[in-house]
Amino acid sequence: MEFKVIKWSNKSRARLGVLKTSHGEVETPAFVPVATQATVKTLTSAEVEKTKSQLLIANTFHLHLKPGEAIVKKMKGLHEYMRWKRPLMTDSGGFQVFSLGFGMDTQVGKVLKFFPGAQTEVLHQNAQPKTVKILPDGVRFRSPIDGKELFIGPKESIKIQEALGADIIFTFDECTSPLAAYDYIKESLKRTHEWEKMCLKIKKSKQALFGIVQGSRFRDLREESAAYIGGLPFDGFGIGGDLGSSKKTMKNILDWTMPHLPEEKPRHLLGIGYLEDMEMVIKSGVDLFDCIVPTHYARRGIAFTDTGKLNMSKTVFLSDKKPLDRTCKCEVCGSYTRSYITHLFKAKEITAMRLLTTHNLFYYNTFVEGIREKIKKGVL
RNA sequence: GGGUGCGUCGCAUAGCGGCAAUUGCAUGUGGCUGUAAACCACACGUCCUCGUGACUACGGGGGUUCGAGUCCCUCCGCACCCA
Repeated sequence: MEFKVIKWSNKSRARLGVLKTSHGEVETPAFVPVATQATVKTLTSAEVEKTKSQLLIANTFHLHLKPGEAIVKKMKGLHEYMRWKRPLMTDSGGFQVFSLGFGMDTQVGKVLKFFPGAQTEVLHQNAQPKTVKILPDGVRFRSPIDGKELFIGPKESIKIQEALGADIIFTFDECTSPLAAYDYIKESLKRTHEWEKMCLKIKKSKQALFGIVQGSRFRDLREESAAYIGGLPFDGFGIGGDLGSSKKTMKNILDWTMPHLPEEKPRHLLGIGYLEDMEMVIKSGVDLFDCIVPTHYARRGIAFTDTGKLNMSKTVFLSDKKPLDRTCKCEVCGSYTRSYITHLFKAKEITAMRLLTTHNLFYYNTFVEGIREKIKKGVL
């Protein structure tokens, strides 16, 4: 993998770049659709390509469980298996430490919704989630499919990711909970750093390896992590973990982190992507970011449009002749009325989800394209 | 004409003397940020000062009972069987 910055903004930390891999190039900043189980849910890879998606991220934990990396390898690797010709990344399984651990226990996501009186500093130094156990050299998981125990640490994650064969892979980290207190994060960070160093040491393939910065919402820990991870010979960097409870904290975290990361290497913000945050995130110096929102919300009936989010399962749209978005150039907006899509949702037809997934991805990618255009013109 | 069974929220269901009354669907509202997620939560008789509040409710009418959706009588409607 090779990353080249084409233009540096003089108004912000934003940059325009090209990421070259043996499976083609990615114009950055770019949105990365999530293909957890080697598929962008409801669509074929050919269909995803038509949404202007350039790069997808699949998941180590889930593909290890099903079908298993040995099968994927035998089937000539992830690209061939899912028939996606363009670049691919795999996430390490580090997010599952959180999502199947404290995330599941507390029903809280990685961005905390602030509500007055809420208990936030509840996880201290030696806290353990109910169903996963975090150990010094990895994590003992319980499979959400059949409850079977499995162990994934840095070595296991890298071996799995090498077998899967994506262009870019991530270090195994612990994505921390926004409910964790300082002492917990401090200890977790030490452990995560050890794991990441191990990933670097153990990797034999030519895949690009991205190190992940953690440190939660604490300035000193974020800076420490960024400096430490940024100083290691990774090919790029992920910014992960919990991002506090407001837009402001997210911006702060990015501002604390970026100065410590080598400028010539790509930065990937893990799991963030509300449309309203995109400009801020890119202005902070992020080149890549993945998020389940456009695809996940699509299956819940939410369409992203210039006039905001529309919940297409609402009855009002049954008598709406307009396309989802007036200016959108996607094939869904070119062919179908809101009425039809709402009808399909109410009739529980899978095509409803397919159409919204197609539109949302196209819309997101067009949105980021617009931001790239702004950087090119020097207005951002 | 005779017999049997059945009528409970928009639809479908539970209920066998303590009931504003079960469950599913539908409907409505909200949530979802490196996917545990075609999911989850809440509401769904009316009214209000929003409460272990008031009122009206299980086809209609009457009765038994401290108390009836539940038991009895009768009427209406529906279904099936026999003539």
